[in-house]
Amino acid sequence: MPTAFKTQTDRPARKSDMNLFADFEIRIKNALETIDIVKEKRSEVDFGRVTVEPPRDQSHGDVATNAAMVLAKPLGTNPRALADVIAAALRNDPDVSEVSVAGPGFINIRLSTGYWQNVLSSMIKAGLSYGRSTMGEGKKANVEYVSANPTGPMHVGHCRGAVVGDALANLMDFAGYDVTKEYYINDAGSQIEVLARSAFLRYREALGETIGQIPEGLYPGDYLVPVGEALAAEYGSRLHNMPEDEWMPIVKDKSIEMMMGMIREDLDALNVHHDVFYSERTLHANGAQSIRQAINDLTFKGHVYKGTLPPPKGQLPEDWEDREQTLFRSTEVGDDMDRPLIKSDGSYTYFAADVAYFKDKYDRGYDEMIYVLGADHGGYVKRLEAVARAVSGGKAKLTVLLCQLVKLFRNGEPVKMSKRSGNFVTLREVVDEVGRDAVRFMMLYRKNSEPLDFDFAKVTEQSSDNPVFYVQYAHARCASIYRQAKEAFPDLDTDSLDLTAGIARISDPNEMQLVAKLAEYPRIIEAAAQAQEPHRLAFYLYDLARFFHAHYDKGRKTPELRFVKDNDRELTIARLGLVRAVASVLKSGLTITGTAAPEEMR
RNA sequence: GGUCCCAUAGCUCAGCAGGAUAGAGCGCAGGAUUCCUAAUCCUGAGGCCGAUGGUUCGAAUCCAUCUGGGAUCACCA
Repeated sequence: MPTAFKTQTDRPARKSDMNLFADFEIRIKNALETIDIVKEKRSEVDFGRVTVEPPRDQSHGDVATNAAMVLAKPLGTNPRALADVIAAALRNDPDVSEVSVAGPGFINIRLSTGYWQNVLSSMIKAGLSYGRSTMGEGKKANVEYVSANPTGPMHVGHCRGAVVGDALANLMDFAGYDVTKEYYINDAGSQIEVLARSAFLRYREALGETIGQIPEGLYPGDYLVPVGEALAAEYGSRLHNMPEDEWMPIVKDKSIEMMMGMIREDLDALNVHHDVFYSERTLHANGAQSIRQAINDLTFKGHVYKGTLPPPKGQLPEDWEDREQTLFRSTEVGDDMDRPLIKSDGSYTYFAADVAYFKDKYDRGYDEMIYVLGADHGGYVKRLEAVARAVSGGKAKLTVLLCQLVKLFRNGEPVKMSKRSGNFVTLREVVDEVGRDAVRFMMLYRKNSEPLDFDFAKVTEQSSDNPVFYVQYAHARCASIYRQAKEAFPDLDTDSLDLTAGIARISDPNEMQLVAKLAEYPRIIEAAAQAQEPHRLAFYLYDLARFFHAHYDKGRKTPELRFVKDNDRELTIARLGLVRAVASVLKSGLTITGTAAPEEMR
């Protein structure tokens, strides 16, 4: 993950009061302050490296800290000895039932049953807002993703960025950022002219002309047929009699409008919804006022000059000419090469528009700007970072998230795609075939820096192979338990019932394990949001579902552990509270990933 | 050639700002259903964390070099 403008050391304090690890981080640091040798050398030691986390193995305890190992050296003692002292201090905490020192100096803390019951109780009370954090401090964040060219339907390659960007935005929102989901429409430039010409051909077709084969260089896809028909219906043969420079803007507008309509439908099918659609054309409007202003701004700050670029390395393009042009001195702000702002025909480069676009975002007051791009745009990262530095004077926080490419397979065979021939797999086809939830979760069930093989056969035929169903099934099971409870106790009103009243009955170690897993949720949310890695949430949900399924299954062999106890109303209610907590976290997480939390699956 | 990403079990991947005996799914071998949905669970086999150096109490994790794979490389968008 690029971290160009983040200092690694300023780690925001964890703000969720429901994050018990954050809670214990404070308690442990307080305990440290009471220790004599710490007090003696207080000014020399830094608690920054002290971490508090769940132990690798639950048998070690509930909370573990490396405090002794990190602090032993600056305090001039050895880790084990220091650990013993810290452990003694921690034993004073009434919520701590056991403290042990293990391995090289780990301090393992086991929490009292009462503490866990309180945790569970607060989870139930918080419901779907459990895990919500104020870590983002309401900072304005702009997540730009998809931004597919409006020249045709979205293809499967757009899928990953769409899902990752959308989930990340949801995640950051949940973690306390003020998030805007944004789509940059590349509706200026030569590919739009090509689009308009292609649509014009379809228009002539709609008027009854035989157009034959679509000429090389135009878009051949059928999806432009409706555009031609719409133009014919609206304008009759009038456009046909106009010179190109007259029909061109009309056809452009109509084409872009209809293509964006199509793209929005595709996005909707994937459950992706943007707040802002930002048009590149607006930057070029009024004599490219925005772009000129942006360039003026850069010029004023001394980042623009006229000069020549060295010829490209490797194979020299046919039409390469060594000429003077207007350049952005991006090398001074971290780029490998200075970048042209004005083309040989006098118009602005795509990059120039991007400078203006960034400036616009910056002026709109975003603290953080995130670009979700495909790996094929990797070469663009340094350029964007350079823009951010130059425009904001180093103040803007810009992160580029690169999604590696998705390789499509069908029964183990790679699916060939050719954009030119119009022979490509559309996003819609994939969603229709394998389902929205399966697609989304699949895209999230991988680190975004890792390439992804997407096999239709694997995702559809063996649908249970897709982790989303496993997680959804866990949620459906929770609902099923409620249905079951209603059968056992027909008068039970599970909606208005206080599920926390009998919480003291939740004490079995198996149940506590489940509560402990649930208690990790706020921490996962904060860590995933901060690292901007939504896949962590997907893995957590799978993990939680696994714990739940396992616990559920214990009830088969050990009836005492079943959630619904016909002969014990109070215990059933208490356990329904636990089930409610599981269901809430599952639903909350699934919602962030943009997938459904079904009540039943059959 | 430059830049960026990746390399962990037979396969697909996690590994949480360096920590304890490196995990999961699939596949493989075996087992569980008169019982809250078996779309589930349990047990087992399976690893030189690509290679070599370095940093330190401690490295799959950080640094350097190398090997192998992917992306990208003026005026396109």
